[in-house]
Amino acid sequence: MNRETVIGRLKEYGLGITQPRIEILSYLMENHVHPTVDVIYESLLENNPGLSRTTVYNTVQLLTKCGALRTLCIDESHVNIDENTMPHAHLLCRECGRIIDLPLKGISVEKASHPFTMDGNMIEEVHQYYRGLCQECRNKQNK
Amino acid sequence: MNRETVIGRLKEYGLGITQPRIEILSYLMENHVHPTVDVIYESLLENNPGLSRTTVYNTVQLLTKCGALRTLCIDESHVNIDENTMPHAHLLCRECGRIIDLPLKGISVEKASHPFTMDGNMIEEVHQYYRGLCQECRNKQNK
DNA sequence: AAATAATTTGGAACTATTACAAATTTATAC
DNA sequence: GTATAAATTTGTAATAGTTCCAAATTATTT
Ligand SMILES: [Mn+2]
Ligand SMILES: [Mn+2]
Ligand SMILES: [Zn+2]
Ligand SMILES: [Zn+2]
Repeated sequence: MNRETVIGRLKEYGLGITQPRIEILSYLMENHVHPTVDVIYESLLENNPGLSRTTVYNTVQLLTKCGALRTLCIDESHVNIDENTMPHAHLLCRECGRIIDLPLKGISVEKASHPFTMDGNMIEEVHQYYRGLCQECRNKQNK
Repeated sequence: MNRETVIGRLKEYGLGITQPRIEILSYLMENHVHPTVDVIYESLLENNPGLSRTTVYNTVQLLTKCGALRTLCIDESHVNIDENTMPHAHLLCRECGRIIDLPLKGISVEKASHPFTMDGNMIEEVHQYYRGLCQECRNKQNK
């Protein structure tokens, strides 16, 4: 991912420009795979010896807080990071473990993008996820 | 909750009848509050000295596996237990921390109750949750 | 009641995440 | 560009939810 693009993104959110932040955001913008913090850390470690796991945690938290990322709560053992902040649904495949993007159901993307009221409650975040078997794994099993 | 009813429920699922299981399931059938394992444990401890936290974990896992309970993944720091196995949505209020039941959106309860296919994927569990402010907390804030 | 099987217990282990103080890097002022 | 101040990173320790496991207990079968 273009270094200038990533720096621009950090500036958009009024964040300081640092090497670890560039690396982490860069990774997320290139790899759309809902990685865990540890996956990000291990992946970056090769080219960034000395990177701290804590920095990845801090940075992910920072980027989430300012709305540049979303954290997914699907697998109870850990959080997954999503760089796509447009509202959408997810499928966690019990076979391959992947988290696959799916369209939102029953609510428009526009509506889900901003707070709205529902039965007197103020809804600020919409999350939809499924568990099951992804198409690929289904095909493999039926072979 | 009637002891016989609870024992009946355990038998339905082909599970052994034991004191801890009766206590735990009983608690869940009376208190519809999406408790954490720790809340269940602490609540039961008063009248059940010697109860082990591990037993609560084991029992919740067992009951979930056989479909008598659902575990919710909304708050990333812990799991919440839901005794209501009918598919429905949830709101986690950022103010009071409660998890409130809401109707499912965009998919019927009947359809969500059994596996179905969607874009070639096999969907086995449907989860919908929101984060925001519950009605009560909104009213308090506007006072 | 004895034997067997299932369950519970409690303490240790595991693991994702957070806290924190010292070291380093980045931004600002000159 | 250098000095200074501010922000960030690092590494280690602490925290907390959950799982593991072997010994003890309880439930079931004979
Ligand atoms: Mn996604
Ligand atoms: Mn519920
Ligand atoms: Zn799969
Ligand atoms: Zn509330």
